[in-house]
Amino acid sequence: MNYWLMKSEPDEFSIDDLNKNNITAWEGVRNYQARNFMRDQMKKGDMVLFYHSSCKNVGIAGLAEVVKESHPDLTAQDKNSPYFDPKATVENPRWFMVSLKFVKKFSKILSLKEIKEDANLSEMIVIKKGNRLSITPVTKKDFNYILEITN
DNA sequence: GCCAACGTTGGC
DNA sequence: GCCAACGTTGGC
Repeated sequence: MNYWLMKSEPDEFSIDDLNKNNITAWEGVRNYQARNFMRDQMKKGDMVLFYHSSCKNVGIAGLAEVVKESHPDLTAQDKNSPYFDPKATVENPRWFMVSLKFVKKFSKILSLKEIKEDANLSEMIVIKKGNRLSITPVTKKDFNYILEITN
């Protein structure tokens, strides 16, 4: 099993929205590295740290689980979608997504500040300078540690 | 809103 | 294939 961190702007889509939907297709990723993680490495049952970015309270808000592996992100072929990409076609969809299921919301957000200050989490990609990737792998050790301290 | 850091595009 | 120009991300 693999572990991941996925960013979302809560104004657009928050952990509460995920809870409401229960299952959500992760549309709109338009970055090759992030796409490749979804397309090539994400497996059913993988666990996801759900991260709130670009907001008042930045940090990990809860947990999700991959329930459907990579499939074409058809919003890329929809002219009316904000995620439209003229280079995406039926033959070559170009962009892919997975589907996530809500698992839990942390009682309190594990803030970016707390992550940065915790020596145990110093290897997390999300705190590396200049990192902008919306999907990053997380080690089992870091994942389990975060579960412990957010319990 | 600022701006550093990064990714993408496209002319050559 | 280089790289300048441009666009986006995301913390602050």
